[in-house]
Amino acid sequence: MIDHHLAKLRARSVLSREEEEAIRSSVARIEDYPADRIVVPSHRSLDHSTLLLDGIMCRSKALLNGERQITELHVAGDFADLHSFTLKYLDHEVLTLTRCRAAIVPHEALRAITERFPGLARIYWFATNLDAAIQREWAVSLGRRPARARLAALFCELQVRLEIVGLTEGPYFDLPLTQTDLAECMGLTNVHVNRTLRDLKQEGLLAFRSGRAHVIDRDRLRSVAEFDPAYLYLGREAR
Amino acid sequence: MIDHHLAKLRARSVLSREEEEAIRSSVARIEDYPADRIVVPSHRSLDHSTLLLDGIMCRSKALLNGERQITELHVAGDFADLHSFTLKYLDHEVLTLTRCRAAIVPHEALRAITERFPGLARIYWFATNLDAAIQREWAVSLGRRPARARLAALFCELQVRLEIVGLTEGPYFDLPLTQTDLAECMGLTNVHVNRTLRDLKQEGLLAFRSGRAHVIDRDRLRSVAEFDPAYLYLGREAR
DNA sequence: CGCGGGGTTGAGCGAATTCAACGGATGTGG
DNA sequence: CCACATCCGTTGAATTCGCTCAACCCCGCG
Repeated sequence: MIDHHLAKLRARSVLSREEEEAIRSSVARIEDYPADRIVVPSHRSLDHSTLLLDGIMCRSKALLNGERQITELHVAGDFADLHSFTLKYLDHEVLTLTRCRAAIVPHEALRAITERFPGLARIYWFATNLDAAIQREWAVSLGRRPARARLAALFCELQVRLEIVGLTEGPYFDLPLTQTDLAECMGLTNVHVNRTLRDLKQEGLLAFRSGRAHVIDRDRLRSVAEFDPAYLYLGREAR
Repeated sequence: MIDHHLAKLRARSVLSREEEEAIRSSVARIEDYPADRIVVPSHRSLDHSTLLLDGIMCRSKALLNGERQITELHVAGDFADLHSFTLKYLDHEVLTLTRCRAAIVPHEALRAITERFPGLARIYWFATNLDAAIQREWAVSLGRRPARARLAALFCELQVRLEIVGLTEGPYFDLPLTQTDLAECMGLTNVHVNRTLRDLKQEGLLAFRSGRAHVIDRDRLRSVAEFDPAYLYLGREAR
């Protein structure tokens, strides 16, 4: 059920038997959502967090002209809004980009397990800081990388994040997003994403078609993106 | 000494006498730094966090060609690297943009006070989530706002953040940054920042000269930026 | 007095956008 | 089963916002 989540935590921390059990028992219920559904509205008081089990969600902020910026993608195993535990309401929306299944974890349960297990408190605090690290790397893409490198960086990141939770098959992984979704992540237009993906394919770096990605040449793709996975905090990177 | 910090915390939470005392006693020492000094190197194991008392620091990530993206600015009262408490090392550098004074808080002291005072744990967890919220708003600027709105949003944010800690004088505040610093925050070139600031001044919105900002027309500046301070979590915004 | 950092301005360029059209796939209702 | 609508992807042409390159200014400072 929440195995993807446990895999994600175990990729960065040691988890005791009791802690694992506490996490399992904190799930109040399971929810299903269709694609393009707002899961967590912005500026609304919240009393639970949403642990994504299957599908892809995102955090997004809208502008008045209808454009929006996606600030992070969430895959199976991620809490989409763990930060609502301390923030009480969110400054952005959380919405589904595909059909999704999620576990609902009441803030009351989070409070209980983080007080009983200080180690879990640290682990979940860490998890929200990891989200922030991902957002920083996206800021680098948005602010300084040309379109090619932006998309390259995004696919490099997703490959690693999906690999951790066992959702890649070698260089292939499912990513059922539209080109417009990718554009809203990386601050581009869908038209330019289309052309840039064509270029990346022609160069033999990356193929993305009908919701499936193929990292053809990982080393060169990473080089284009200047991708360094240290920001994903998988351990052993501190010097 | 750390009054700016206490003011920042009190703008979002209630702080007991004992908690305040615990915070005060967690400071190990005070450090001074010249401008353009790396305070926290990236990818290096850390055992303390840095509470900025005076001056301006930033978080920045460098690219191979020498360009860099500043992902957040820090002012008096901010922890520049509180997230290092859980992350152990950072994916970015923290450096001074001006001369700075800072309080060094050992992670050991943070561990002690957050275990003794669960409320402080929540407050500091919140603080790192607030940093993430600021980074999200910057992502919106970087990805979707044109240069004018980017700079407008930045100055709107800084006015609020400085006001909280008592560092504004009405519509005026000191911001001893260069136009190149602003460019590195907002993903622009110093040349374009220069022209955009000129435009903002000519429109009677904002004047920025020799390290001092004057928000001439706050309402119109906020309107240009589509600035909504809710993301700064000053309370009473949840609906 | 020369030097360097920061600011300012102009000219030309280029990456990405806008606008528009079209194709393929999918779904739906008559 | 076909007509039609919709969504997503694709491509071309024209445009534009911001960049690059370069020159010059001002001012504080050694």
